Amino acid sequence: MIVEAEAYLGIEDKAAHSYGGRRTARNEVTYGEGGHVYVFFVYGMYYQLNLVTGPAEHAHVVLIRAVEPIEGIEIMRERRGKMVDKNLTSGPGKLTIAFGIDRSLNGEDLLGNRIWVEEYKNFKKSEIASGPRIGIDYAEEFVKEPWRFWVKGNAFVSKR
DNA sequence: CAAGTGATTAGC
DNA sequence: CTAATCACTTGC
Repeated sequence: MIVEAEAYLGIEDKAAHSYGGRRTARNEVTYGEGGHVYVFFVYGMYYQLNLVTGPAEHAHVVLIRAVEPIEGIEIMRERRGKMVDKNLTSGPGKLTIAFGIDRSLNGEDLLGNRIWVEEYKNFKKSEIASGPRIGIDYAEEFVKEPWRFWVKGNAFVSKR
């Protein structure tokens, strides 16, 4: 269950890889149709899972920052090593390890059978909080935009 | 709290 | 070609 996410607004957002229409081999899939996966590698160690959401050429994506394990916890424990359950998926780099996500999923169709999103639970607006995004200190006037959203009080929301 | 890690990018 | 940066995590 997705419990934390951030929006990146394509070419108009200084925090986004596609700011100003920047188009590289890495971010190419974000310019495609929504409903596909964008996976990239950061800090020499971690993959990040994003969902492309907009029409083609808009490069809008949602970064999945944290999830709460519902199924497959045993496999997640194996992949994460000796780690308390609370830390299995409580961050964008952690959850890709727990899910076994790597660059082979970049560009994958969310309607296929390798990775997909299902409706699981409808939260009320009052159960969702929002605030500034994390790790984008370079984004100048966009640093404070409240485009990070999380489930209030959920134990798997990433800490900072 | 700071090192670690290497792909990716921009800049020459 | 080379140097700097980075949508983070872990163990000190």
